[in-house]
Amino acid sequence: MNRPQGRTGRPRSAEADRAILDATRTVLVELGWGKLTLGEVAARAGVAKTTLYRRWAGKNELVVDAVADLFDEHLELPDRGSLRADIEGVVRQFAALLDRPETKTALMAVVAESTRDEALRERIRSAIVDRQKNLVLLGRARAQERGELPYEPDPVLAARTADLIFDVIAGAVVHRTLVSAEPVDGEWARGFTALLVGGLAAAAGGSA
Amino acid sequence: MNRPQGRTGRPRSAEADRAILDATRTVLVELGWGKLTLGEVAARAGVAKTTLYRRWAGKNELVVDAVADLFDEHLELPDRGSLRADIEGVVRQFAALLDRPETKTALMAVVAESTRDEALRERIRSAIVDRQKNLVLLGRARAQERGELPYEPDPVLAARTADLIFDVIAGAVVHRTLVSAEPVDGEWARGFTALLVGGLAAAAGGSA
DNA sequence: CAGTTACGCTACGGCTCGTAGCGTAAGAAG
DNA sequence: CTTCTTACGCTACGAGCCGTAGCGTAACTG
Repeated sequence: MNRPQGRTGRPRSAEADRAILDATRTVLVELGWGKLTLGEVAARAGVAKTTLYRRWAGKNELVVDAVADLFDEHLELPDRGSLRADIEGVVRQFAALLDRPETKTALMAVVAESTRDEALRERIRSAIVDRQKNLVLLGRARAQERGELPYEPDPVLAARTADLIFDVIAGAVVHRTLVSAEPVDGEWARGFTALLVGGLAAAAGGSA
Repeated sequence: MNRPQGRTGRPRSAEADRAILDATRTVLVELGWGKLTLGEVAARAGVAKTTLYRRWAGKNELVVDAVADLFDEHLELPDRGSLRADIEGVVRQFAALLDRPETKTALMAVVAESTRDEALRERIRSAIVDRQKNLVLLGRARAQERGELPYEPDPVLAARTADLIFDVIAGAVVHRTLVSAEPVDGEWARGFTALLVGGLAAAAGGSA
């Protein structure tokens, strides 16, 4: 979508895009969400403030894109051999991401704003949330191939369960990190994973 | 603490306190966190802006107190007869609280700010989080009396488990409501509770 | 009564916002 | 190369909010 066919005129500078998003992350680290201003970001990026407004509607959208880059780079799900190991791995990975000052200060802020902005919520979903959810789907598919989890024939029920697991994992890690403000160390990750895997096993055994 | 013994001079108006906190909640509903200004709150409360600044350091502290009142009024844990019913009850109750526009727009915002403000985090903890966590402790104590959960002799381990359960419950509900933006209906509450109770049972059985 | 503290009101400098206007720069089409 | 179109940098602006200071008045205490 960077190449609208009939596009004429001077193209947008991709370098400016990078500089702006980099500057946004830097300012997030140094000043935090609350004191981040578009003027400051523009100055750091070596770009005119108007250029910034031509590409993003405001602070929210800019920060979502800046943070989404981090999720792109640092979320993956290598096969660790078992459901338990896969869950524990993604928990640690997500926790490490949330531990960065850029994401810690920004993620909750844009989510809060999104409760009153449908377009922003959709942007967050497609840029961040859906990528996380895909890890859950991938993890489940692997567990099913290994025989650790049963196949769910009903697609609606399967989707509901995946959503539930996603909310539990992401929610617990976020709450632990941002609200309780305690570290997700190895002990917590193991305990949480044990709880979740135990619940999944109970559900699989109980309903079968 | 409203009656410092040697206190002299004109006392602070309790009515003004109420009016300000009420106005804060009203503005949160109508304008949301982002557009809430202290000037607007003062005007609605029929109070001078300076009066507001004499009592609260800023927007964050004010909103925490305004929201904390709601938690005080709407969080309780009647004995529903079983661990499962108690958990499902608290999940529904917390979800209903998060579904209010005042809390939905404000809670995540102040949590986001608290990542860079230790005093604010402490205020949130004592005014909101600890009250929630007490419900977890109460629910566990009841379940132990009923024989549904084993007594944990090690107090450190017991505290860790309670923290874990708290983060899982609160985190999942928050994530479901604010990030996934899906309702916590009866079906979700049942599914989540089943997952959690199953995990607890597995942990109790596995370690015993 | 005097002493002390809270209140309402006004006013202010400072900062950020988001936009408009203008001249210039960079590709695309002829 | 010329013309067209769009992006860019820069400046300037009104608007809004912030947080504080100053002052006179109100309320309660000893």
